[in-house]
Amino acid sequence: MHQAARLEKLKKIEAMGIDPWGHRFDQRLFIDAVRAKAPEVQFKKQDGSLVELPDFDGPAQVDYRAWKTQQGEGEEVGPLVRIAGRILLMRTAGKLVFLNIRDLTGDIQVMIPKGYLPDEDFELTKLLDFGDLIGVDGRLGRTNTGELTVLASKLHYMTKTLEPPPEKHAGLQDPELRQRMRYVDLTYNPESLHTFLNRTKIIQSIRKTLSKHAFVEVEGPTLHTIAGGAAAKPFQTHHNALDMKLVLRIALELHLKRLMVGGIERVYEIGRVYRNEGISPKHNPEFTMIELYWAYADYKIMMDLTQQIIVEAIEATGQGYQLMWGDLAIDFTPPFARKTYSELFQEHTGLKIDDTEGIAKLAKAIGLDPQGKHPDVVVSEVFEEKVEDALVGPIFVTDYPASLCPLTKRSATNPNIAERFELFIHGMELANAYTELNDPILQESLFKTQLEGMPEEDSMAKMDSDFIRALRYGMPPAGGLGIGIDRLVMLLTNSRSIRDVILFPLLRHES
RNA sequence: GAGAGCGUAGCUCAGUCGGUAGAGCAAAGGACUUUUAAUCCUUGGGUCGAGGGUUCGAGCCCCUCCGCUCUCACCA
Repeated sequence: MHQAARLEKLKKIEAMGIDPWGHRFDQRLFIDAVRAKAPEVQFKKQDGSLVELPDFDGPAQVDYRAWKTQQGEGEEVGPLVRIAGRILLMRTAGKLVFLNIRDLTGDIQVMIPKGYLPDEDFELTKLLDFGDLIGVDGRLGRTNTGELTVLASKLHYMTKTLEPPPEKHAGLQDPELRQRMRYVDLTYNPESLHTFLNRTKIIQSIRKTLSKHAFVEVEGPTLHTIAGGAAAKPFQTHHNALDMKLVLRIALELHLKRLMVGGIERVYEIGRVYRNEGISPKHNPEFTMIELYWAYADYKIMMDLTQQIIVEAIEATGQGYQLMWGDLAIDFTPPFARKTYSELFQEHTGLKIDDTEGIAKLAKAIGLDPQGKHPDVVVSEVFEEKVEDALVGPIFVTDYPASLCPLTKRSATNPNIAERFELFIHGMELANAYTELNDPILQESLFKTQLEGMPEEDSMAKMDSDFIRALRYGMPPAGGLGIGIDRLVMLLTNSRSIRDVILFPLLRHES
């Protein structure tokens, strides 16, 4: 079938004494660097004088053939270049072959005229397939239509492809195939490559922002004995030699705080966390978080920092502050709005946050069951239902009910309020930050006190006695922040699914 | 977990009322020395997701299952 024809060509290439799997290829230029040499392509008149070519990228249509005729006798000259890449398109016009080659940085046309290069190389063009990797030596020039083109003087076979590429206009469309065969997606859907390159730029930008504030990047353990720092079901595993039950981490928090005790006063980790829960357009079982801790700061400084991280990340992608996310608009122009939890609660429900009876009534009315639950849990459920989805953002929601936040310092002026914010954009929680609780005695008692109406696995209050011991050695007062990197990338790359920003999202076994 | 939609050639997709399985791209053969999604001529290519049922006859109708997508639920 389709593979058989390619195998046949592979054998013919080998029979010509050419290695179809290529070799080291020195002095090769990226295609964008070759394109940058375009001004070096000039017209050399018979008297030896050089004339600049007309502006093909300008607004005016240029008839290059007519232009050359006007110049009289002479020839086009251009630099010698060496490129390598994948064959995207191929057009043969008898003794003239055109290829379009793509590498990481872009596309360029190659022209292969019979007689301009060794006959053996021209014969080789008959054995080329879409998708093959090829190296080309040639002179940079322009075709009659003015298109920048490498005139091949030598071909180098780099790699035969044994599978055909997807449809050449539409690319690979099937979302499952795009994720399962990301290698094909990246090659043939340029916007997919663009998204993942932007993901890298965003993460690099975050590191740059934090280094300006003297942060130290570390790597914590991913194998934990206690899944602390968040409320989520962990993946379970086992260490054979130690015969020890282990879980994959669900958060970065507790080890970073230990490092704060250890004197790394501004510390962060960008790392993978694992949660054994549902899969959705906003949830993948493994995803990337950044958590950072800043000694002698508080959650208000974290708000400023969050805003700076996001604004600089947007700039790193070369975009403005007005972004589209699907058909939703987001205005990232700083400063982002800041409102307290109770303000927003009252705004969207018409009820004061301490109106326990009224809130219970409302909870029942919208199908929630307040029976036997701590009033703050009911408030939280109503907030999620009535407020979160209505938040367009970006907006910092600040000052959460203290009982919901066992790792957070209480407000000095109101012990029922925790110094915490979350950043929301179109109902999606993007960042979460606290003034960190550093009182080991209070921390221990909060771990011990389970909130009523909440099963243990839903609570982040899991006893971690080594963590308590660390706090007893003294963690400085600090602000801490967590950002879901994948969700940030979604928002900044106009991706509606988390699977569009994770290179290899979890998929079922292929049947 | 619930609901809706989808699954047809390597890829992208049509397929009317239940009546011989279609197109474009890709592949194979041929023509062409300035093409641009090149063009032109010719040829090959199908377990219509799987299984069962209704029917003289099923890609199409019914049932079960599998997979994907979306919405909801779950999910700091």
